Amino acid sequence: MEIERRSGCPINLAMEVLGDRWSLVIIRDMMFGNRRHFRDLLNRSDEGIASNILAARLKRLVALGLIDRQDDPSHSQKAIYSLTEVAIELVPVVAALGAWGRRHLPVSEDLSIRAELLEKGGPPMWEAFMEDLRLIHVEDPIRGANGEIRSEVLAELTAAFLETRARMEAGQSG
Amino acid sequence: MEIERRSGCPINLAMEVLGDRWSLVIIRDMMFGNRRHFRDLLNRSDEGIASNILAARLKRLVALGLIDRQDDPSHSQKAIYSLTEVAIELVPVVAALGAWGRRHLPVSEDLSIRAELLEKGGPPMWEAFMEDLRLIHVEDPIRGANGEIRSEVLAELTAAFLETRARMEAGQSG
DNA sequence: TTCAACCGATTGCATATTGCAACTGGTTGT
DNA sequence: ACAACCAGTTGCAATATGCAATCGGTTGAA
Repeated sequence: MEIERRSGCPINLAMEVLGDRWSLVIIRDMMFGNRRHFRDLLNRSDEGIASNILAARLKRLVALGLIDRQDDPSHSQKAIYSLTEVAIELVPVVAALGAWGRRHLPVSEDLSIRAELLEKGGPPMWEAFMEDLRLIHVEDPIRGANGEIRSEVLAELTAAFLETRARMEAGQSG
Repeated sequence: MEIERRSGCPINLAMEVLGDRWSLVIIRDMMFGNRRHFRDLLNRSDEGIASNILAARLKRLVALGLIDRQDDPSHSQKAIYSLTEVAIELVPVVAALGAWGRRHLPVSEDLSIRAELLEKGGPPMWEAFMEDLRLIHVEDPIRGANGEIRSEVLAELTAAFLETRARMEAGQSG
């Protein structure tokens, strides 16, 4: 797949690759939720992506080199999707965009706690996160997809998210 | 104008606001090229935006609070578009996205020199740039639109861009 | 006073993308 | 045998985009 290349400006080219409503949302789910299968991305999507759009986006992101697709050896019909180095290096972009969104858009507390931690952690945390993502997605995608590779950063982010959500639910009912 | 709010996730909400092929490109032109009039954005666009799309995007960005529109006192038909604080705080996002694009996409040298300098300058340079943008867009948008307010950062970025382009043209013909 | 250049858009029309719901052919575990 | 699950695909309506021509008005110079 080729992009249109309306100009050689990096911002323009980035928007030609990521400038739609879904691509970065899918990458976010793979990155922070470790969603690695089609059905996982489809059914556990907070935003309710449609299956045809998910299929089209995955195909496009594979063609553009942001995502790899391989067969899952545990099930002849399953495919494992993994972030490539190109997509892993979007971590600083996602961190900056999350910080901006958290400040200026109507976010919910549970879904924005990870953005808050990522902003506070700064570049050292981003680097550590990217290093973990390389282990989980590039070096051993199969064990990574199975949740068998431990990431300190991911564990911290996920724990904070679950705690916040639990606290919100407790507050709502009590 | 309201966004759809498919979820309260900051990344999702950011993509609902900026997730199209043109919005961030327009903001980039206002930010780095100080393009403040409709015709200016239309005719000096490297990517060749269509007039109806530009009109629709400007209207939408005004409604979302990323851009202000005011009459130009020097010409009864002219309008001045200015970045608001919300859009000015996209500078770190643009810097991160530019750095990523420069590394992984087929950029041209002249159009990516500013992304390179912005990456090297890091957060201190971004803060200085944002401070200048506040003077040019928020505090005195009319003199700002006329190029009467000096920005050290913008001058440095623009000089580097022009030098690179001049060098490329010289190399091409000689 | 005429007139060309310029002002921010709008219109009409063809094509491309998106969203929704139902469905496909096949695999797996019970 | 069979229900649940697998990665998608199909048909169709609604929306968004792209292109070219055009709008009514303003400005500055001859």
